[in-house]
Amino acid sequence: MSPLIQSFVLHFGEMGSRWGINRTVGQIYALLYVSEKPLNADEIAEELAFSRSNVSIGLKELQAWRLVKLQHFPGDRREYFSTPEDIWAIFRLLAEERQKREVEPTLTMLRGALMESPANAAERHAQARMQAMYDLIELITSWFAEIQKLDAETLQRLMKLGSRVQKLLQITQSLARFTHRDGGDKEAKAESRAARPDDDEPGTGGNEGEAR
Amino acid sequence: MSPLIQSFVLHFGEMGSRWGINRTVGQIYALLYVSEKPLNADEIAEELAFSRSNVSIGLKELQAWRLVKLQHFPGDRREYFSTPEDIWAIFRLLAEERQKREVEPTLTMLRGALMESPANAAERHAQARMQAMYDLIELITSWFAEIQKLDAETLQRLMKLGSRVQKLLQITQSLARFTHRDGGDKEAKAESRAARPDDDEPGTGGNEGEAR
DNA sequence: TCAAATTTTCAGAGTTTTTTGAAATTTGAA
DNA sequence: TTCAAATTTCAAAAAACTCTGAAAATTTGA
Repeated sequence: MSPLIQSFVLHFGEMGSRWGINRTVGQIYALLYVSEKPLNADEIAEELAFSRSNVSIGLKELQAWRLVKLQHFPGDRREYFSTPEDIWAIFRLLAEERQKREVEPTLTMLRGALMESPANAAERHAQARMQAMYDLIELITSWFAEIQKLDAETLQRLMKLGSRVQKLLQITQSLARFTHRDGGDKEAKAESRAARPDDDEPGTGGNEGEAR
Repeated sequence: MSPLIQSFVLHFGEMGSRWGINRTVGQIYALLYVSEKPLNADEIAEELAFSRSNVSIGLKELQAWRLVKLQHFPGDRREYFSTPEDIWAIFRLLAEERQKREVEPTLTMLRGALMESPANAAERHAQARMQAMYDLIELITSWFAEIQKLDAETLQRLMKLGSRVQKLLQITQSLARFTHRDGGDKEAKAESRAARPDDDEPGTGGNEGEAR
């Protein structure tokens, strides 16, 4: 393998470990990502000097993550693997899987904990903290899901806009205020409060957030 | 420890492993997060039934991530640890550290690989793929950095807006088009191209993106 | 149906990471 | 400066994870 590709592959092997993905899986994915054509398991094992069985397990894992596409060629019984060509599609896939595997279970656990009635001050405080975490995760992930719906072009434009989006928001706010006198201001206040759940006075009676 | 807090702590221990953070560190952080008051190392070791030395190592790691605050109480030599109260601040800290530890090194590796002149078709293709990845990471992280500059309230408003932001963008676009006839359209086209770098025709001569 | 090609499984060897207890070091007050 | 409290270091035990080779299972075409 050329040093160019090798350094890429090795880097993703290392990075994989930091992300709870093992080295083999990281390297296989990196190799497929830069490969010109789909590869079969033997080719991967050969290139990366891993045992055939290790590659088999790695590919299964990648399939479970929906990160590789499987295809066949006429007159060849072996399975060939490749990655999606559109890197946005890859990013989306990764985000969806992490949502399913990490975010959802966390939200479920938090919901469960928030259902309990607190037995003492410590539990009351813990629940307030959990509510803040729940709200943040909910906000970010549902926003992210919304954003995903946008077509690539709009998304691109939004990103290029960066923090200048603030100006845009100010415009709508003025517009809203103009249209129906007080509505805008009221809403802004309520949201600002939700954003920083820790300005709860401690000992006030915890778990004040909306029940879920 | 109450079952309520226990389930939270155990969950974060598990989740930690999936994120390349070890169980001890995950549990310590979770405990500090829900704790009413700062805790010292002995209290943590006691609550979580870890050895004192393990807690010491875990706390060092959390300090390296800037995720815990250290404080002292008068007349007590021990160090007490707590997490920031504002969960947005925690989120920001985490994002900054991951940027530094994972994103930056990846960008550096990619830049290095993109500097090389490709020796053959395979390398040319690999570089085109790496360029696409580089562009995506750059776009997302620089946008994220921009967004971070917004105050909590604006950010909140943006998130609540969700995909309705599209309408807002359409307004600015029409405005731009109105103000100086063709400018808006041209820009939109260029951006759309950058957004999906894989519509590069393969074999055209790779590495077409702007050199970095 | 068979048999060749291919993929998957799995026990166990190998490796890495985590955790511990004991010892060493650091710290702050007297 | 000394001393005891507090923290850190470190070698090694324990646990977790990775990887392999051999064998089993599956698939496909004749």
